[in-house]
Amino acid sequence: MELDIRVKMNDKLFLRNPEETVLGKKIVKHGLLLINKIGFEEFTFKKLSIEIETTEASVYRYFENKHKFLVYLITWYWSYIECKIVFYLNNITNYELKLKSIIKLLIEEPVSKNINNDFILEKDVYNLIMWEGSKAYLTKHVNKDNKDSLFKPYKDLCERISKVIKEFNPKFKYAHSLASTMLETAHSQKFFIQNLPSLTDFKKVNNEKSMILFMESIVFGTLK
Amino acid sequence: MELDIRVKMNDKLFLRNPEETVLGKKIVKHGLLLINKIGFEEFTFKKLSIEIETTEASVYRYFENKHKFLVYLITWYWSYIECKIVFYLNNITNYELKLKSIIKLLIEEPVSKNINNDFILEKDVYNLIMWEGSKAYLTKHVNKDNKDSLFKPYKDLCERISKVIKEFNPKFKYAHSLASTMLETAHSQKFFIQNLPSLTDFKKVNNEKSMILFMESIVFGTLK
DNA sequence: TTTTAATAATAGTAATACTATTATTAAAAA
DNA sequence: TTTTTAATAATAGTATTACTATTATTAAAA
Repeated sequence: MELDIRVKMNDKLFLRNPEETVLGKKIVKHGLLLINKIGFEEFTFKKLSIEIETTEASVYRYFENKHKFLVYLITWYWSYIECKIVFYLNNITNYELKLKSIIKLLIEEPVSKNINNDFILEKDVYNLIMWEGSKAYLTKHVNKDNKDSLFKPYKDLCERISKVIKEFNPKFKYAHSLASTMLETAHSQKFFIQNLPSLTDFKKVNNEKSMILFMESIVFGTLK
Repeated sequence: MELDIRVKMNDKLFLRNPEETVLGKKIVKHGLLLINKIGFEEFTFKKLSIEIETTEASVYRYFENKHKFLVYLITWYWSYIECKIVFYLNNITNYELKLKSIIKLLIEEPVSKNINNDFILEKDVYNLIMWEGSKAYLTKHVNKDNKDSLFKPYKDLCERISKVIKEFNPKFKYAHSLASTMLETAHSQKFFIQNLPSLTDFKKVNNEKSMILFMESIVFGTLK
């Protein structure tokens, strides 16, 4: 099944909405691919402009700097995951099942087919989150960015998960922290599996079932 | 009580051992302070050299680049924490108490007095870990760095914690993942408290008791 | 005393992260 | 239809960054 999700982006993230023009979409699409290819530190607007045969200045007309561009992509992912959670939990009434579904959605890697947008591929953003996700907020200007509501999608996602946690166990005091731990752990463990495997107990391939079991043992162990 | 811990550093991290010279120690000491002040992205060897009244080239004689310098500092912290764990767990036989002590050591912020080294201040490295810790490995050259054993201290620390986990519950299958989750969560929650508080349930000050309770509920919930 | 070696300082470079200016094209008003 | 205005694109520039190469100075060994 494919979901056609349209995400409303915070307009402080761009100077000109990239969704509105052909060049804008090209910047987002190939920018995402290029960051995944060479890493955020090595990524520059110059390199991107060469790749898509435009000028550096043209890219700068869409995004103030590469950090804003990264936050744009990361934020898109967080909003997208929240949409997915809302959609898939819609018909579930059992709270345990709700939590289990959230865990599955956080851990299961999207298949490449799952195109939900004409210019952003789900599996590419998933990969971006794994490698560059925390760089969105690990900066000295995190407070300014936060005031500009740049991290609202992440907070909303965390809030939504923590509500399900509280429904499951209303006495648990640390629902937000557990939710953010779930989010962070899903991505960091995925990264460790691929790059620093001795920090985990999972195989490089077909690890999803055991990862889900691990996350479930944490979440339900903590809450029961 | 003060611990005088000497950490043996991986010599792939530097070109010239900074511990051996006055200038080297100055670079490490003021480099740490400067990264904490302006953030790793804004930090340059040029700025550091101005601060300590030397030349950029002199700094480059000690460290290949600023990333190696960051890994040097981060690695120092990981090794230091492992030493601390070894020391404080030495006379504890009860496995539950061992785990509780580890949690305390990971969460409790060092007091500024606690100088354990003539040029690295514990509280400063603690702060560095919170803000820049994951940038040590979130790069495209993580595999090369890993082959050079740059992350060995982190892996050793994780291994040591996972051994205690296994002693506590030999049936638990995901000891390494739980250990790395504990490490990552300690720092990410600390960061969130200071900068994105809605992702947590802790107060900005005097949060250590509740943070420890949270971490204990995760660890013992998962393992019991 | 001279040679060698280590260290320090100077000066450079290509690339990065932008900004400012000028040129071109398209749309709206006269 | 022509002119004005506005939007967009391209060019050229800048200060800073992340280095490297060369030369100068000092210290140790022969």
